[in-house]
Amino acid sequence: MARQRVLPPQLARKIIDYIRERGLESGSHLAAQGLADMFDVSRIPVNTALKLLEEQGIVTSERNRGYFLAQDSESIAYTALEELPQAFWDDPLYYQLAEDWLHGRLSEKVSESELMRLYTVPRSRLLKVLQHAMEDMWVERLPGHGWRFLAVMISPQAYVDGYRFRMAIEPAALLEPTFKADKAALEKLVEQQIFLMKGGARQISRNELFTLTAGLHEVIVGFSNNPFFTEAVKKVNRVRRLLDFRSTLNRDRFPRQCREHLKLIELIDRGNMKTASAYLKTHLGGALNSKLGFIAGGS
Amino acid sequence: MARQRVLPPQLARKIIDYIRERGLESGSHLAAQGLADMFDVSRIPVNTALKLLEEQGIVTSERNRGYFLAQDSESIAYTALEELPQAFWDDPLYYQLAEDWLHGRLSEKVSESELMRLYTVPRSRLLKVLQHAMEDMWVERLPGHGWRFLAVMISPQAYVDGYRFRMAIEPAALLEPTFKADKAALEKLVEQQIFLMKGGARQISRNELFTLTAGLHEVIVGFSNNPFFTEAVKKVNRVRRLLDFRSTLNRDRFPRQCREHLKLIELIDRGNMKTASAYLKTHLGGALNSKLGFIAGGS
DNA sequence: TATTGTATATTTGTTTAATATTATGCAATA
DNA sequence: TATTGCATAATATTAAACAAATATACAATA
Repeated sequence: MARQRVLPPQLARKIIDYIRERGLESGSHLAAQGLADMFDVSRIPVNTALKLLEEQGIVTSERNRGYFLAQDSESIAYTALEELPQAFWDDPLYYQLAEDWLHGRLSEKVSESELMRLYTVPRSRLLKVLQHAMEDMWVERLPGHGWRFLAVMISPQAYVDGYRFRMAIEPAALLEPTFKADKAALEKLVEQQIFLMKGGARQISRNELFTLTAGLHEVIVGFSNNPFFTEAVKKVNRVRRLLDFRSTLNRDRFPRQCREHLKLIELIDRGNMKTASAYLKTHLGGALNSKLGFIAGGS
Repeated sequence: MARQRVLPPQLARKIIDYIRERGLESGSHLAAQGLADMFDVSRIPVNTALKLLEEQGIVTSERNRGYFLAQDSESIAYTALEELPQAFWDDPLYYQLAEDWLHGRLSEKVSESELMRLYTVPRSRLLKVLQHAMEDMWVERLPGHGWRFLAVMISPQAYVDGYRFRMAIEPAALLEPTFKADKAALEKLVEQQIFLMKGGARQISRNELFTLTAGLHEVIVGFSNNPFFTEAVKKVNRVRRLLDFRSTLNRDRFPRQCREHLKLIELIDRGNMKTASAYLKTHLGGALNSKLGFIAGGS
């Protein structure tokens, strides 16, 4: 049985990111060897990824010379990423399972076999999804046979809990003695926020949108150089992605959110950490309040 | 091939815990059905667990009547738990892998097959251990083949990072609006601390000791009713268990630590949350400082 | 009436073998 | 001299089959 190619699509996305970050121009040589080293893989999957990009017209190939960028980095459509085969962590089964559980179409306790029959998926795929859901705290293994769905992480209260948790750790991360902001990374964040503010928020998919905004917080917390903080924020964001998937997205809140993000970045850039920390806490509190007002969105 | 029995030993431990919590007396009937319902399994593994306890002389069985406690709960030796077959999460391979990596006996990047050959274990067991190590943030999957060991979580800095993280979330958990202390659980914690203070800290194994002290913090944070806080603390503690495994344990610090824990419990019991939160932060800061003074221990 | 004992059914962990994917070494090329 | 192209080797995923553990149903017992 053919097994789903998962690595090349992922690499294709990484390559596009890399091209954008470097702002490469049309005609730039994309050395397979260099990319392979950069992404900790061999040239084989890199070449497969480049072939995918060639199909999209983003790169061209020349015999014995390799691949070359076919257009300037700015002109690569933001939708290009979505044309690529989905990577695993976006397995639709994950979301379908969550939906079915929420709508009472599944009993609290289920066996793996039941789920396999219900969705007619191989065990391997189901187990990955269940594992993922377990990490996201809405499914747990029973000690013996079977799994149990938990309501807690899919309830509206989970929104609040997530924000309360972020309000505890994100501002604290800014005050860590090991905190050190990377200027280049900050600059990149500024560019992204400006892009979103200038209408980009209406162009890209909600999934990409979430990735960008959640990514901002992850990058900033990452500056703390404390992996406990970084991983904790990533975990909250995985759950938030699930919750957001279910709510309608109010893109009108974005301009204000972007302004607040830019202000935050400025404070961090100046090294004004106490102020930045307090500002971040207020920012999160405000986002929580607008969520509570049943206005969906993200921060 | 025989698969290792993992559930019955786990259940045996849970049954002993249950007996201790209820303070059951010799002769009490241990209904297999009730235990099965309580632990979300069927009677089969419960009966196997009870047979294990019978071999230890902790329970006796009567034809057609089931199992009965053979001694008062207080007289069950604390070492009884250690006689039982180890549950999986204590797989020695996990610690051996960590040791070997720390001592430079493994290269940074390894393939699963290499490790399988090196330790001559089946892939299933290896994968569980690697998965575990990945959750504990000292191993990561490479995008293609192989795994990479990370130095960061095994370095001395990880101690500090862990405490800094706990100082951010544990005091905050006490201030959550959803915080609600369970009187019975608090009372149980008090008993445990008194037991430890009165010399118990010298009787039980270091593993049990760690479980008790870490458990105290997990229970208290659990009162926040916010699963993000609870899970985050559990995660830090898993890493701490690994770090503690390598250091010598200074049991002399325990009396003071227990006094501080009792004070903290008292403040929580009184509902004096602001003071309790501040006290907890100081307590953690003090524990961090004594760690930094290369005095091993736990809090 | 709840619990145990026992037989039967179901589920899941494990292993094996097949196969797609990834890694590597070396000659050819720019 | 670094990179590509290609052949070979190593690796890891998958499915299928088997066996052990767990769940369930029902009669027997206290």
